[in-house]
Amino acid sequence: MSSNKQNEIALAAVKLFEQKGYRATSVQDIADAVGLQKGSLYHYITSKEDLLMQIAHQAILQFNQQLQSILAEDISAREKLERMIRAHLTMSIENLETTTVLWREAFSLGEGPQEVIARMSDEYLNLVTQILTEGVANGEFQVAEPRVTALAILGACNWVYRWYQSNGSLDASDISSVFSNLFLNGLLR
Amino acid sequence: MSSNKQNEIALAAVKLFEQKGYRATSVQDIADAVGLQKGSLYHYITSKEDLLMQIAHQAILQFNQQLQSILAEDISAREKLERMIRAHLTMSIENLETTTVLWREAFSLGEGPQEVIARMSDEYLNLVTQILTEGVANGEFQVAEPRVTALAILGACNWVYRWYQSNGSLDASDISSVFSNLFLNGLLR
Amino acid sequence: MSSNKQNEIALAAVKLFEQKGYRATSVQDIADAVGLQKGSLYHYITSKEDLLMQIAHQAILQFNQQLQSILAEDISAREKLERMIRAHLTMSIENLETTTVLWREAFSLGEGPQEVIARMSDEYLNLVTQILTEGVANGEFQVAEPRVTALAILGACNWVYRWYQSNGSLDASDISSVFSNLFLNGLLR
Amino acid sequence: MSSNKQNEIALAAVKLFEQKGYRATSVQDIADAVGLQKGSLYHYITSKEDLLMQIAHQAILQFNQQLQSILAEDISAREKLERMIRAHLTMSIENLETTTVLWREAFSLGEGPQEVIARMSDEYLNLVTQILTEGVANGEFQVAEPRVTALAILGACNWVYRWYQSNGSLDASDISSVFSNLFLNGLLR
DNA sequence: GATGAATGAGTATTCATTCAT
DNA sequence: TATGAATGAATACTCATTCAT
Repeated sequence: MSSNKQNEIALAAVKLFEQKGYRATSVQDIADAVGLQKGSLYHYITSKEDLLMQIAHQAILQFNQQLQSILAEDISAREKLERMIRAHLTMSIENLETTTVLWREAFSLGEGPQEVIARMSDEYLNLVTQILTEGVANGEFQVAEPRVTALAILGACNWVYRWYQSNGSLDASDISSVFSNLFLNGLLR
Repeated sequence: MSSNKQNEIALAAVKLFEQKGYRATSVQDIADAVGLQKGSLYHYITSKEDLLMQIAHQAILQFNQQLQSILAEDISAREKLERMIRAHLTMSIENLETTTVLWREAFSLGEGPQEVIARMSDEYLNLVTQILTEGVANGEFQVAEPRVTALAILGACNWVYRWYQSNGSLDASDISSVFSNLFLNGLLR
Repeated sequence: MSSNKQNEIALAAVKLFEQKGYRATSVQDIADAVGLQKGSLYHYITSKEDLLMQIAHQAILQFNQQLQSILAEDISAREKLERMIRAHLTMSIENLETTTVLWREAFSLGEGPQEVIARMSDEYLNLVTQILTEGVANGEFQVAEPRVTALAILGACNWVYRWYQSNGSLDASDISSVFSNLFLNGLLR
Repeated sequence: MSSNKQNEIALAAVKLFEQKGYRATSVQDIADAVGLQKGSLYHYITSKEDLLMQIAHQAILQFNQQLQSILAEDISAREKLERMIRAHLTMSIENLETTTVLWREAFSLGEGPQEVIARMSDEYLNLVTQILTEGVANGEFQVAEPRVTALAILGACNWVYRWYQSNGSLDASDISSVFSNLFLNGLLR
């Protein structure tokens, strides 16, 4: 099956896109990384852009699926939010390269593909917003602007790819606790 | 004076970099935008990369200066944080193109310049962290991990360039209030 | 085999470099000469400079190898010098374009490559000097300054690319005889 | 008078042409060297090429004039040759930069100017040849091919710009003696 | 005399993609 | 499936020269 090679290519591409950026990565670079000739690569990929799209799409899809399964659970809004934050940060950090490519490089996609990613990101935002409105509805939360609040939470979580270092002292779980505490209780004593 | 033309060029570059991205913007595009021949542009700029650097550097500098003057004020930590958030969001939104270029395109800079920007961003992070530790010291705040908490706040604020739309219902001031409330009081009722 | 095309390119380059000079020859010129697109050329060459280097290096290498095999022979110093002059002039004239490029254009190389050529030319000079000192040692020659004398002989021989015309009345062999007679016997009756 | 500035420019150009080569020297480089703006330079020069032509022309002219005055003297052919060699080498070494530009860079001139230089060089060659035929006529020399022999002598002398180093142990006078001895007496004991 | 803005043609090199073998 | 030759458009940047002020 070619799926093996295809996967190998995608992995190599993610690593290169993360390191050098999508534009600065040449098809030659990817071919070198998997030990193929540039021409041979095109047996497995449609185009360099499509390769990026596959990576980004797969990434945002996993985020969405993960969050959907959390929303389906029968737990309090507070617990949903905590799990969302933990799951989001864990996935971001465990797949740091992919996440970096998703948030940093998807802008290099053409209009069409870019919009697909944007729509899925929006969907994700809606799910987070839903947790907040749920919490408001059942009296757990006080939120004046659920959508903007969701954007604040997401911004904080998504910014992680820019500063997280695997050699740092805090792991995904630690960071999740700090974030949850901040968003649930605030800074004020 | 050449400062006029130079400014015109920088403004055109910011606009183009924001719209198409740095890599996808050609020197020709910039020349066209200011009505000069490609070659003539080089009377005013050193290189395309340097142009980006000037833009990014100027942007992060303004953020830093603004925050420094807030820190110098004789007000509570809480008030400092509120002002920081308001100033940050206001500047981000009033100069949305520049801010977008700063956070999205600086990665395209070469190692040296990129590090300069990174160092200045770090400085900004330190200032925010300082507000938090100050608040902890005088009993205003409860913060377990000031640096990570600062990164959360900054992430939320910096993510704004990705979703803010000038035709939206909320302006910088509205968003600042939402953010401040979230970070100070948390979601829990 | 690509060696064919590569050779064709080198030959075309030599001809063009000789006619117009290295700087005045564009990559486009070379591409046109071999019937390729400018971009296609880069399958075969690393850079225009590298192409020049290959040509110059190959040329000086052949000079050196030729002289080394003469020095290895068990003949008198006088005969070595005569053979050296004959071999040098013959090679210069039979490969006049290459020799011209070697002596006239190698200066356009960057520091590193230029030094490589310089070192090999020096080696050649040393070999000629060796013939002279050998002749002095066994009483054949009288030479006060072997190195400067070698430089005089080499200068005379290398200057040939500047005046030799294939339609002239003298061939390489004739010129060799004249040179040998001059250097061995001098002008004085 | 502008002749001052004009001279300053020519001197700066010679130095730069010698160091970097004519093609690699920009008009900007020359302007910088004399503390003028690029545009201002054109009050003093016609074109970059003309500047090179002036330098080369002046140089070859001096060689010719010098040799002509030697030929006019009432001395033996042998002495004429010795003086020619001494004068040629002295001028070459005392004006090493100019001489280098003459022999190395004149090829970059356009067809017309290049031919002017070539014709003057030819004239020089003729004068040297004349010394030889004179020496043959009065029984001082034995020369089968005066023109080729003259080319050998000139080649040896002109090659000097390629190897002479001012920090070497031999000065122009020393080298002249070695050359004269070689050409007059030959190597053979 | 001096400036510096403007030109416009020119340069080497890169690169994603195609396709015959 | 794999190759590698070929494309052709694109790219940032340079430079000698002109000219209005």
